[in-house]
Amino acid sequence: MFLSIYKCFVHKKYFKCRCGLEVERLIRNQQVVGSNPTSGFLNAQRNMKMQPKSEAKTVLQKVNNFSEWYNEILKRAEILDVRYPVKGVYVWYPYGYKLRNLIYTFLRSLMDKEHEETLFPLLIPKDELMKEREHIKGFEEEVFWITKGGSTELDIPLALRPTSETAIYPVFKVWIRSHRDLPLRIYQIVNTFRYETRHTRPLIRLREITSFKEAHTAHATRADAEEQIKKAVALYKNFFDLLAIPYVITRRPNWDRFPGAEYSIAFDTLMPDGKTMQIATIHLLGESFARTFDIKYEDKDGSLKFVNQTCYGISERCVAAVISVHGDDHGLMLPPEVAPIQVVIVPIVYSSKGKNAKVEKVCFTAYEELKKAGIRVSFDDSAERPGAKYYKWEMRGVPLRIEIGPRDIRNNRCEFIRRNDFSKMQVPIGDVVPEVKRELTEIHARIAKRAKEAFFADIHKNEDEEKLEELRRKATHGIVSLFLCESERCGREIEERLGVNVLGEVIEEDGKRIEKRGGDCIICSREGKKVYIARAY
RNA sequence: GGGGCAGUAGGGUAGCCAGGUUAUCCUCGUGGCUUUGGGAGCCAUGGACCCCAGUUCAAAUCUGGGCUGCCCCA
Repeated sequence: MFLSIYKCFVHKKYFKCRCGLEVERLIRNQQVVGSNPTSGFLNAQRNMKMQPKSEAKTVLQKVNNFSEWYNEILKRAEILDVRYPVKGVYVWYPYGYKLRNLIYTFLRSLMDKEHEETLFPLLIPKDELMKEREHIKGFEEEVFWITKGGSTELDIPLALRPTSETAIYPVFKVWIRSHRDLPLRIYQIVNTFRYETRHTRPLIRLREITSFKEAHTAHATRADAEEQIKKAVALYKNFFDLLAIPYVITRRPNWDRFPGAEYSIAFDTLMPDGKTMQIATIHLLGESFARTFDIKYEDKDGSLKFVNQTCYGISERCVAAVISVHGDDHGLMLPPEVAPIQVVIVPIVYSSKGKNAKVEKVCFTAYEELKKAGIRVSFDDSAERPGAKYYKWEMRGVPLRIEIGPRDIRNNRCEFIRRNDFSKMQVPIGDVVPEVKRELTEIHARIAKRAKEAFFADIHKNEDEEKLEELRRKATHGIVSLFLCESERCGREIEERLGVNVLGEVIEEDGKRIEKRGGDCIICSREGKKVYIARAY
């Protein structure tokens, strides 16, 4: 067969031609091209025309675009590098890790008031992990196993901790002998592993949770353990208030509690797509683990008793929450307390020599004073132009920017720009330190206020027993409260009919105790309790 | 758990259906000159077809498997 080569003016490519048939095909393709938006031709056109000058120059829409926004922010603000070639595990960039550490430093300072930090091993022998039946049932499909050392099969397979109860409690058995050893309150911040089969998401659903803060306590009596639960709730409220993350607190339904716990309490926040995300859990373990691991103490009267236990945890989802709840189209918006850089100074310099030195000197003086005052400040004297710097530091969520240029120097002042609302103000050079401190406090308050208002606008009370369809609509973007009995059947039914999750029984509303706790179950009309429902991560 | 789509320089993409040229464009990196109150310009230069098999004279392109990622539904 004779083959000749034609260049297609559309595809700019050479094609074989068999007896002229190929030419027909090309003509046909031109027609098809016009009607097919996914064709290469149109893509090529779009690529040339609509390609923004720089992807990094576009602001990023957050509303109705959360998934993409979230992934882009993690990359552009240098929080996580998602390119590590193992599913569900990621690399913290230096900037992201600084943010993570500031958040956890605060968490640590809260914990240290009444807990002692420890570190237990990553590896858990199979027989210990399997001891508590209910507990392991909740995890067994998610455990990573080490079965070999080199080429030698291990006698006892070792689990990578999915959580540390079974690593810690055998040691509690040894540590605890007398009532004088109680209460015992420890915590650790460690990585844990879960073989997630569902889609993994950076910081949200991970195979390696890198920053699991887990606390474990043992008490003489049940009342003491319940008291500890209250303290833990207060501690976590304190923590999320500092991050300006709004939350609801619920007691999880019985069928959804931590495996091995008597009951579980959880904090949930709302993500921008209207789904809730669990950001903290608190569990009353009672005596169940104590019986399994034989953790007993000798009471004052000489009798041997099982301890009562609690455990509670927070993971790097708290970082995800800070990013998601506060961020906007310009990038991160960090609460000043946890911002790796609280203030950035951008010099406005001209090449018309002479003025540069003056501007830089004033900038540097301000930088030194702020640093001395304990502010995390950065002086960006890089070669970029000022505008480029603004966008860069906005993306990274720096709460306050100070601009100093020749104009300001003439007037002996500088300019403050808030990250949260881009508002500007003039400040005398001499007042920089006190003004920065005042502004940072103010910025925190405003960020918190905005987050709280948005959050509570999406919580819908259903006191009037609306139609299910109406509830379904509300629950697709937000949290709905309604009355539900405690049976799993009714819970599952409402979940199925509305396409939601039952978060659990409402413990408090707007930070206050709720007035009306009871009502008729929306499914079976028996006595029910007020619960929150929502679509959940 | 079910379904769909994708993997081409550091990032984003075109090319793939219909195998064959020196793999396109933007961004980015490096060196240089000029710039600087909201993402600067010019010149030079650097960098890629996910992995393993198969089909073929020839594979980024076709087939199978793997790995990785994204979206939708439950």
